[in-house]
Amino acid sequence: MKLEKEFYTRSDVVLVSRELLGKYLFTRFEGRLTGGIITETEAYAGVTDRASHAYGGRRTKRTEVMYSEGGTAYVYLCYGIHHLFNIVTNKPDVPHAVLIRAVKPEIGIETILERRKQTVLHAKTAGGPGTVSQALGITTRHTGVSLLGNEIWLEDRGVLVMDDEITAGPRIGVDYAGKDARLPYRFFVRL
DNA sequence: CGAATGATATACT
DNA sequence: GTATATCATTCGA
Repeated sequence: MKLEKEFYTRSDVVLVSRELLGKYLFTRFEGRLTGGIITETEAYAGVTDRASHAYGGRRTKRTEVMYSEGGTAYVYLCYGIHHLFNIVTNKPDVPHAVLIRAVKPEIGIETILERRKQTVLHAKTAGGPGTVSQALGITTRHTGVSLLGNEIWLEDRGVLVMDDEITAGPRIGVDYAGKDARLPYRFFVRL
């Protein structure tokens, strides 16, 4: 079943981040359905988190969408090449978000491989935040899209992830964030 | 290991 | 308005 607004609007972004493991992420663009199981996430705790774009309450045209209500997509371009897909959580004006770092493709494999310019599925097909977006066809055009609509959404298909299957650790690529870089806000599960 | 690549934020004129 | 530094990364050698 599709995840409802109440899943996203809860106040603990770290908890939401952890619970996203094992959920399915789907996109449907131009009639092509693609999706897979989320296997890796990172939490970005808004104003108190130096690694977040919204640290200290910074509010710009780009980060504006992070101040939306939970259940909104935040997509932005990183390193000039990669589209990174995030899920906004919490209430309006609280700029929390979860970065989807890795997905295991399951639905629409052919479309995914075509987008990734690959012929066979391998570990790197959607094994990083940039490749996840590319595999599912997400670009910065989709920033601000509601996850309750029919373009991008999440589903719980009853996959149960045990606590002891989850590994928490420091986030990737945020060395500039000082001590916040070492917070255990990254979660992943081996499947 | 290192180059690629462009939007964005910030600091200027 | 223009300039420049900076990135929540990936891929190929």
